[in-house]
Amino acid sequence: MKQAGDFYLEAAGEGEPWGERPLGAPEARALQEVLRQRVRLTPLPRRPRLVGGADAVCDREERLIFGAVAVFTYPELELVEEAAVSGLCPFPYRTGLLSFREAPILAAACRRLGRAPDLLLVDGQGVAHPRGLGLASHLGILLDLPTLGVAKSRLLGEAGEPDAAQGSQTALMWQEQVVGLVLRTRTGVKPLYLSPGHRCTLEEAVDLVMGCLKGFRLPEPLRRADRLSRKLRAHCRSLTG
DNA sequence: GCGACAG
DNA sequence: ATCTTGTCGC
Repeated sequence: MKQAGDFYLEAAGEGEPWGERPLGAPEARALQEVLRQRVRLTPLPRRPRLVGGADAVCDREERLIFGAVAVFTYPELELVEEAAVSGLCPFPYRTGLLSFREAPILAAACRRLGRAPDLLLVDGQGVAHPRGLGLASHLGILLDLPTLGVAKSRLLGEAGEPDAAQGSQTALMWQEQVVGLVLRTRTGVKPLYLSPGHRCTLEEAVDLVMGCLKGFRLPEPLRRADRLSRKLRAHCRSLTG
């Protein structure tokens, strides 16, 4: 059994969940339209005991990508385990197509976990996406895991500015629908953009994210995953040059 | 054509 | 996302 703090190097550039052939942007968008049919915004069966966070970073040349996941107990917020993997970057960044770049490496990292979390926070949008399939939703479908999108900025939609106080929130509207919410996780800092990914609802999102805070703007599972992915990138840099 | 645009 | 200097606040 791996211990918290360990991380792993592993080639994860092959076997993207959408197939062997490299996808073009039009094909990727078409695939999103198909996969969106599988998104289910149902409540969590119970209060989660394990909450994970998933984040990915690329190297400067956009050749490699590093994905990490960190799992904490909830609501105690004690680190249970974490995993990180590296791979070839499978897709360029394109607005609305982020999941084709990051979902494979994040899925690979999650599969290294000894136990799946009850909820996974993902650094990106859930259904607040042009085709209803942001990174959190796509990853949730791939892993069949409850996911919540926790983005640091807005992709689409309109929302009022939440009050400066911690916990203030406003609805994120798009096409006459509430697709997410804007949440002030710390007094006076830029708010986060939450939207359900898969097998979870917007209503439970606020309490869960607020319950994962430890005095910073980002919830702990995401902070930890961010740190770990960067740590793996630095490690791989030191091996190469 | 113009502006917007997760990471 | 990355690059990048100093700067402000705890």
